[in-house]
Amino acid sequence: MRQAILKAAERVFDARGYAAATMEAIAEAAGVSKGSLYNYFESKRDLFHQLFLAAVAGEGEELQGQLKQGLTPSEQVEHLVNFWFQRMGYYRRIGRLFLEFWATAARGEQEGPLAATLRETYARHQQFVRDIVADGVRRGQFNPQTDIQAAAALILAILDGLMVQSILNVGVTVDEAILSALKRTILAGLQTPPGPHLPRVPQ
Amino acid sequence: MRQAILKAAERVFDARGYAAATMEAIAEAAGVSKGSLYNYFESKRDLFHQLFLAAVAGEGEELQGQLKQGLTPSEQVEHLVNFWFQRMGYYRRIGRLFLEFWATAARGEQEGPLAATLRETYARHQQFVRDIVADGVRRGQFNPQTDIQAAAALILAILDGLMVQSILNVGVTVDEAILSALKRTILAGLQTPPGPHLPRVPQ
Amino acid sequence: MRQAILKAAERVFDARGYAAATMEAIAEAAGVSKGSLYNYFESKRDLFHQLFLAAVAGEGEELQGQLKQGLTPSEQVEHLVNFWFQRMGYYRRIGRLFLEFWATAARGEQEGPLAATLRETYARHQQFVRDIVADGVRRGQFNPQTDIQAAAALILAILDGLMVQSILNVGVTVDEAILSALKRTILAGLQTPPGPHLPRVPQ
Amino acid sequence: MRQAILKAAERVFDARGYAAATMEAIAEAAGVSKGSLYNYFESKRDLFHQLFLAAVAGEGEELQGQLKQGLTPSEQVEHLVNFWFQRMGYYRRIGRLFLEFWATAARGEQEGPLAATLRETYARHQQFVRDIVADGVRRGQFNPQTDIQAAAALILAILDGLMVQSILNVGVTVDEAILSALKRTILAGLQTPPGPHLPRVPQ
DNA sequence: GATGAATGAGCGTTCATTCAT
DNA sequence: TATGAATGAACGCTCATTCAT
Repeated sequence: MRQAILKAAERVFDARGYAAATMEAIAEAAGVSKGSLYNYFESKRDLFHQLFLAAVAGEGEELQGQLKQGLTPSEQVEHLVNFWFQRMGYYRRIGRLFLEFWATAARGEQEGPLAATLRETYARHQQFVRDIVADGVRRGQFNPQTDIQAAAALILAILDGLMVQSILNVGVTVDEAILSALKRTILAGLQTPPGPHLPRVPQ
Repeated sequence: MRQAILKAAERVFDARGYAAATMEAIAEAAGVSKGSLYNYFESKRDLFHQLFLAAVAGEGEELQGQLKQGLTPSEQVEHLVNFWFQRMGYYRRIGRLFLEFWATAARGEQEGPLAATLRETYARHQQFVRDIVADGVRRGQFNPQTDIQAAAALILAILDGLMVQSILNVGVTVDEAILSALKRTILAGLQTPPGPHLPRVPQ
Repeated sequence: MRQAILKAAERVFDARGYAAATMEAIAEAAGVSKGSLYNYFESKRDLFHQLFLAAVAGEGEELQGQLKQGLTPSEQVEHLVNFWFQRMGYYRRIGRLFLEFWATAARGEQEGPLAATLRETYARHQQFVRDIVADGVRRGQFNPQTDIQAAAALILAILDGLMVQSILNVGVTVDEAILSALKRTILAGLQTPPGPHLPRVPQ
Repeated sequence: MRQAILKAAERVFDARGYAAATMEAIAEAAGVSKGSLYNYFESKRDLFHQLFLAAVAGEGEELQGQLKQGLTPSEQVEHLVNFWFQRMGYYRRIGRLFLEFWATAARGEQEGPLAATLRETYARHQQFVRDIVADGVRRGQFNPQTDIQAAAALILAILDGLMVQSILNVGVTVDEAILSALKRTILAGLQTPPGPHLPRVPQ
């Protein structure tokens, strides 16, 4: 029943937004009584939080599993992007919800566990990408002067940005063309020497 | 007085979020009565919408003004990034509000004019970046096989992603190091031939 | 098990008050399930009622037993007071509950059996005191013109009033000093001729 | 309007008790909307508290005014009793409410301002009675060995007890007979030497 | 235009009670 | 008999909006 409620909550929250979603609507969507909601979740906010937790649960393991398989760093980057792309379909479904979650969490510590969960999730993602970049640098495949922290932040920023565009449905479809440009851009960034970053192309 | 209300609304909305912000709090912050709000804005939602409109108004002109000054495409990209960086301070202040706005707007057509405003704004940004990229390609500075649409989307995605990271305060500070990596990455992506995008670095 | 529930209910009702006490808290305190409560008591109200019944049960017999032992009326009054004093410790524990019970019962007939139980209990107390006073008058120890009904009401009023003060914790500790003044006052009232009730003390 | 709400609240609270009284019922009884209640009172509890405050307001002054008029201590006691008797009619109306208030307040400090208000009110009453008794002792009209604190507590206990009986409607009507016995008893208690408190009446 | 008292629909949450197991 | 998940009616409270002044 907990699962049924989570499913229903995902639909209702996503369709209406956190504030506009009512516990009654969620209960109705789940086919249970309003009171039953509180047998499984402490409050509306808790339900929202659990929803996020369920969504990111396993994501880390899934990521780890996919990548640590004797790939070269460049291939790992490619896999990372592919993985993200593949999740995009799912994120498109609940992405608005995440956006709202973020906006809520960004409200600061006063929001309690939500903000913490967000930061933990983000930190895990960052660590993951940092590992890939550091590996590439160590193995001499990426530019040795790469600022690992900055590079990881940038890569995540690109991926997040694309997800946001996709979610917001602002006219951008994340297709193969973009994916390809994305991979090339990331790798170019990692492999290009930081030197004079405007290499003159013969005009 | 309209201005005073908008200023106050910006503060209150940002501090509490759309749903938690009350018309009373806004009225109090603006130093007017609750009833007066309705002499200038039709509803809470309208006030929110006008706020967004005011925030993005002039942004386009500002952007245009800064860039069309005989710069090379590469320099234009640099300027674009600098401009974004510079706005980041402002966005950090009202960014959460934008995030919430987006989440709301993403709810679709039912939200009425907000979604339309968001899409228009985004389209303008995209057009602007496309122009720069197209110019670079035309002038032979960027790779001639560049998918202009994809490249523009990617660049905006990076910028948006960084803004989101900055807003969410997830541990990333957008500093000179990131800025530098950002410029190099974008330009590298625009200048690297799409060919075999995994040039072997001698190991 | 019924006993365990009553014990637990006494604690919970007293600690939180009737309305704030929940069946769940009582069940937990009793170490049984919520549903089991309803195997022994029809409803929350019934449980409350049975609790009161159990508290006053035997009180009458106890009182009777203590007093009918060839004491003089004055001694009987003393014993009555002592008995009350001695019960005060117990009443302090569940007194708030009684107060609430009274307030509820005083709501009138709509409350059903509670009001009846209260009145019966009170009538028994009154009868008991009346017997003592009547005995004292008959035996010539108390003023022959004593209004027995009024005297009994007065004595009970004093005892109840002290209990209320004690329960309410208004800064009065019912100690030996008060007890002594209490006995003297009651007896003085019973023994003083009703005549000019302002005997001039030489000034 | 505040007054209308207080009036209505007095009726509804008294008729149903604190917990069973609903804000909706109070609003309806006052002929206003539910929301309006909250323009004048912060919460249901606050409304209840203000009701008590309004009831005891002026009581102290009224008492003072009535008594400090060159009366002898005995006459002052008589006046005190008469004053109480006279208020009884009013108390009978809202007495159940007071009882409930007390029961609630007795729940302790957690109840916040209610408990404090009760204690303050009680302390004022006690001080008032103590003054009368002390005055009587000083002027030699009452027994010089009187324990003033105990005597005052006792007098208040009697008055409170009678009020409770009256409120609870337990079959006692506080009439002239009781009033007379009451005055005689109190004065007898104050004037009788504490010595052997069982003076033998010739049998 | 400016006010703010009044409104009332609506929400999150509680909890006594039921009943299938 | 014992359980505890499920129920659903009911409540306190909020707040966007209105409108008489």
